[in-house]
Amino acid sequence: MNVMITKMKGTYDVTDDIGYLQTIEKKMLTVSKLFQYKEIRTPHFEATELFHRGVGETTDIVNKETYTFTDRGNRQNTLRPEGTAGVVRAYIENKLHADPVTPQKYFYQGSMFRYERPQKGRFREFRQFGAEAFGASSPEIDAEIIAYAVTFLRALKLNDVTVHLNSLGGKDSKTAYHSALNAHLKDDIAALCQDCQTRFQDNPLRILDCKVDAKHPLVNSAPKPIAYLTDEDRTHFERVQAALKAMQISYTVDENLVRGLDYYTHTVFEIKVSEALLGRQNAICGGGRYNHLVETLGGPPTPASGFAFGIERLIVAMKAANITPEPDRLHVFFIALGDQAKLATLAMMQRFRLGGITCNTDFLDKNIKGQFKQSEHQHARFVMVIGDAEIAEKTLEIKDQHTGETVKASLSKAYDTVVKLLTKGDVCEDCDHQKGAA
RNA sequence: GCGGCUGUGGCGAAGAGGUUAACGCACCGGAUUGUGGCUCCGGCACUCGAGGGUUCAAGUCCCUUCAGUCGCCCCA
Repeated sequence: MNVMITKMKGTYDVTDDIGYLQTIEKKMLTVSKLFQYKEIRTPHFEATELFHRGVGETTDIVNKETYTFTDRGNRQNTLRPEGTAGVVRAYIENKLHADPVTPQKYFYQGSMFRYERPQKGRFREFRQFGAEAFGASSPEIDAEIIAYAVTFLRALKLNDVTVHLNSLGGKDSKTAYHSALNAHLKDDIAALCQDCQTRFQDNPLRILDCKVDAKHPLVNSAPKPIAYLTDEDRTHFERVQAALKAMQISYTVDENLVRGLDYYTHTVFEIKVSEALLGRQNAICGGGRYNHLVETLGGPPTPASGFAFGIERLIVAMKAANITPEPDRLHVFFIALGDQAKLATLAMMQRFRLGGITCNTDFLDKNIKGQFKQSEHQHARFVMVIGDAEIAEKTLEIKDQHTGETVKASLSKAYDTVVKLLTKGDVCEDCDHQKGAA
């Protein structure tokens, strides 16, 4: 045998877990429709410059986690590390701001790439489900974004979640806050951990949610962004909360919540599941308002708000919460004995399949025992044996593997009989089978 | 980028220098050429993540490397 080539570090093949992904995608589509967000698909790679300008030069994501390469035409490409920058680019490039429908609401789903050390719920190629609403500065759209995210989780039956909410304010509030924070920290910054000293230079906001210094008096006594909101920004934040209350979306204000990406303004939020479910990487969704990004990337001044879910973390959380996807059901397994019977079986299966009944048979010329074993492996609800005798008598037995009962039927009535048995039972509730389909 | 733990068949897992690498589950074949699921019999790792070293002898010791996992940084 030749030497096996294995998957790249931090990637994974979806095999047994495909049901989780399909369930998530299904709920994503139905909830997005309810909230009237349209799907948008953008490229997996973009000009490197897009992420430098969009996500921020100083962020770790851009600094040390991007997959960047020069193509044969000497262009600088980067595999997208997040979804917003690309969607914003597409929004501008396709002049979607000129569309009469306002605000423009989109969701996206797909792989993102970050070069980092894999751990629980974190991969180098990972998937996100995200949404963006362009062109509305109202607090109500922030609240809708949060409601959308929460409704999606509810559809997945993931209820043990907490919405953490905070506001950073607009430009004026942020400037005022930054100087206050700087003044508070600058004399005693040496008392904090090494990371915080670095953060003080790059991104002082992050000192607020440092885990090492969380209980340090200097951090605890640090001013909070909320205290520096202008009246207008404070009103915005209050209206977000009023809207959430009106929709009965529970949340907690977390004054220390800041976000890692540079572009956020005003409302920021994270949705976390309990650490018991996910470990330390327990944020499954992050988002907020970004009022200047569209402009930064060359579009017209456009307020926007959005969120992003980490699909892998969602799956880990679902498993931990004992949420299982709908099984893929096999209705009938045909056991064919002999060449003539095989042809008859193929004919029957085609009839059944066109009628919406899932079925399968043996393709390896196994003996009857082997075929019965396959029917078990495939969890078939019904087993039918077709051999010379059945063909001669034009009758067969339909064996219900759940109950062990057998029903006799003529070959020509077998389909109707199975449909009758299925629709009175519970098997078909999740396979979309309808009587007389196709 | 940094740290802890781990790496034996499809899966779980013995083995801690000495001939042919336990065992369980799963799987395959047969007893049983038309009805399986029980039982019995048989099969299933030229090889212990990879490479190198020590030794008469290495799955077992040493080094390197790769991968997985958990955590840090950061993020979803």
